[in-house]
Amino acid sequence: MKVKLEDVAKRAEVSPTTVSRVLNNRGYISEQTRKKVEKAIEELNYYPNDIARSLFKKRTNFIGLVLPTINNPFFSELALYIENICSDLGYKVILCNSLMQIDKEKAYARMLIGHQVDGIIVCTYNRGVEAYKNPKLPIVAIDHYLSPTIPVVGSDNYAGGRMAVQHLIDQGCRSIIHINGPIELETPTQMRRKAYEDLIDNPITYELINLFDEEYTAVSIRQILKKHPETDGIFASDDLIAATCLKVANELNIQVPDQLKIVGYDGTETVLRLLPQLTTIKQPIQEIAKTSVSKLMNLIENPDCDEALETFLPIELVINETT
Amino acid sequence: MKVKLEDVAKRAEVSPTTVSRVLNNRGYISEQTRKKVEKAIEELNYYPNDIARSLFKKRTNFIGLVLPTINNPFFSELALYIENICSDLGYKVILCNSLMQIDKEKAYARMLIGHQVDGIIVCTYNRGVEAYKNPKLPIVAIDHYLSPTIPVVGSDNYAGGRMAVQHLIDQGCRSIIHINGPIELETPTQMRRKAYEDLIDNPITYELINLFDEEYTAVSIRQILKKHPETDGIFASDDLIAATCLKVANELNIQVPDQLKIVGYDGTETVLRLLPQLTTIKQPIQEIAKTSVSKLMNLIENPDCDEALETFLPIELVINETT
DNA sequence: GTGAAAGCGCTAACAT
DNA sequence: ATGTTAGCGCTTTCAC
Repeated sequence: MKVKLEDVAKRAEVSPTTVSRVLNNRGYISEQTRKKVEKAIEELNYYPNDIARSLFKKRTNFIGLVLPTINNPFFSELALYIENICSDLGYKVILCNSLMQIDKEKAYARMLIGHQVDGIIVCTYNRGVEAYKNPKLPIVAIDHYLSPTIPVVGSDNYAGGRMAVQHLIDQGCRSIIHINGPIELETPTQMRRKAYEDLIDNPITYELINLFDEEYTAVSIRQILKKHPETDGIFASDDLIAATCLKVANELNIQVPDQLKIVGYDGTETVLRLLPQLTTIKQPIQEIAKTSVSKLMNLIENPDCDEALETFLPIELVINETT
Repeated sequence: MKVKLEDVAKRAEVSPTTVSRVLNNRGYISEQTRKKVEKAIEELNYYPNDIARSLFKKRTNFIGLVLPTINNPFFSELALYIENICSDLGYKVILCNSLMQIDKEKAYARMLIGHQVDGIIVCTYNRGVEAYKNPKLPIVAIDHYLSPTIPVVGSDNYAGGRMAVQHLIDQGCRSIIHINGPIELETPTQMRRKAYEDLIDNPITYELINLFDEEYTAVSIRQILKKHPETDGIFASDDLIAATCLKVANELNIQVPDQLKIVGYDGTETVLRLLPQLTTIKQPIQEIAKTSVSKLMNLIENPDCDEALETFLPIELVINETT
């Protein structure tokens, strides 16, 4: 059997309450009693049971982190920062990879609620998860709209889009195309597309239905480049798409940046390390993490506080050899 | 207040026991009663409280996943698979980024034990975390030795190292150097180094003290290449190091693969997508995840079962343009 | 086939 | 400054 508070109490010859007091630094305890209790804890190698504590306190110090897949440089960098900040604040993070499947996401939502998480940070694109509609549950979304009352945090997608496209124009591109994810997703990242379309006279935007399948992405880009041989600039809505553009251009013997210039979006550490040639719009991932967590904590501490519904953080153009 | 089992019972006009029976499909319930209860659950939008359940059952269905940083293609791919498999088995994953700091890791261990996790998968390099010594707690390690009794899962590092070096030799390299992490880490990945040293007459092995600092890595590699201008082959112990080698070679106008050939290790999806030129040893990450989880589940179900202490899964050479 | 009652390990009134 | 007691929400013997 695991050693429990009662065992510590017996060994220290005090009541369970006293042990609890020592554990939580609450109320008055004489120095002597505290010593005795600490000694017993040490000797018995006692670890307080957080499950019992949570049951009583109705607070678990758990938060759920729901994302499409952690195996993606943007989400893994985000997750690192989020987890780190939470850990410093005494919160634990439950990782959920929805794989863009609505059923999985619903199951995760049920699980998180059942486990009494104190809040959820959601970075997925699935709408229609009823559980998120529960107004009692603190939720913050990153880069997409879940419901009218859930705060959204992200980068300034419109400014980022403009910056990317303007840079291509400044570099002399005349035929710029844009490659993005599914247009029906209700995410502020659609503003990247909007910026492109606002800046270009005859916009040519392509949608990749499945953002996480590289082979499909490569095939699509090959077709696009063959259909539009005049293309001399691509604004890709994320760095992975940009990387595939670069790869396909290499295969087709299109010289980058001489014949074709490419700008991506995200600017994660991983991408900048593996593909240092890539020009991209760098998101303030650490700031996004900080802001999301602090909003969530606010919502948890103060359920009916008014958090700003949308927060867009500044981006930065990182110029490298693909432009 | 949250709706609880008792509320459901009242509404369905049955006892709490009966509701519990319906919830858990245990014992005999008449079809009619079940219907009533299910209706009440539906109407009240009831979610069973897993915390209370766990307290009673002494099983939380939580596992801890401790890694240096999720913001790394190898660990994020591993984490994706591990989380997915666990989720299918009804287990939830608590993410812990130790950042290679022993204090953080100790704090995580305490936290995980306090939270009554059913088991832990550890992929970090820190020894001396006392909490892991608790023989009652099921633990599986990936790619390093934690204690004599904790099973280790990884790729066949020796075979992988041989394959990488032999490939360089076959491609005509005469001056092959090896770049690896700190030599004092007690991990089976040291076998990559051993394979290199077994195959090469005058081995030149460099240690990078901090594997997660790119700037330091780049500076070190620059020095190494300047000191050994005759180098025509590099076996890097992971793909991120290999990527930095490639970058530095580009800066120094060393032609890859003509003047210098590079082989990495890991072969993650992310690296192969962002840096498709890289020749590398591909680890069976999904198999590593499956094996680790299944060993852990075994240990959980059957605390004194004899799991094989070391499992090394087969690797594969992926030849691309850097060799 | 269903219910009453005890208890999982902890905390917080309330008493002393 | 310390102890007694009830109860967090659930499950499970043990009755009926």
